[in-house]
Amino acid sequence: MNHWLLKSEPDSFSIDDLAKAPGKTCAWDGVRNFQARNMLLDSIKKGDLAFFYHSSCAVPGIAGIVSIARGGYPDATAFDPKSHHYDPDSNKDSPRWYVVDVKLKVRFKRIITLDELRAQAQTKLRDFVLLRRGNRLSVMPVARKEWDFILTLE
DNA sequence: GCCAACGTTGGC
DNA sequence: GCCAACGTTGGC
Repeated sequence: MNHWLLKSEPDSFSIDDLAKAPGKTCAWDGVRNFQARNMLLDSIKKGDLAFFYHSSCAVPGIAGIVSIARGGYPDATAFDPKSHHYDPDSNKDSPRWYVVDVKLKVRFKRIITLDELRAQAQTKLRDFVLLRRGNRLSVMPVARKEWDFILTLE
């Protein structure tokens, strides 16, 4: 089992939105970056765990934990001309973009803030992808030791 | 294959 | 809203 971090802008889709979804499960759609897509398609498996990260908001940070309920399958929003995530270069015969289904597992009582994570950038989280300069990936791997350490911050 | 232009991300 | 950093596109 592997560990991941998934970014979402809470103004668009927050951990509370996931909590309200049927079965607390949603497709993680709208990823439009090839590196992130490749992880959704090839690397992230049913049963893996991921941090739900809130980005581009007042208090960026980790809001909770989701489990992967279904592995990679085509992102239907790419086929929908009315969707903000529509991509005319993707079609059902040859999908360009993929989603996984996520199910809410733990909603933290408070956000583990980016500031708190960054405070460990020289020690426990030296190699954490999220803290790398200029990082913009919306899907990224989390090492087991990083995962375990971050859980101690909650 | 190079690289300038452009668009997006995301913290501040 | 700003802007640094980065990804993607497209002309050559």
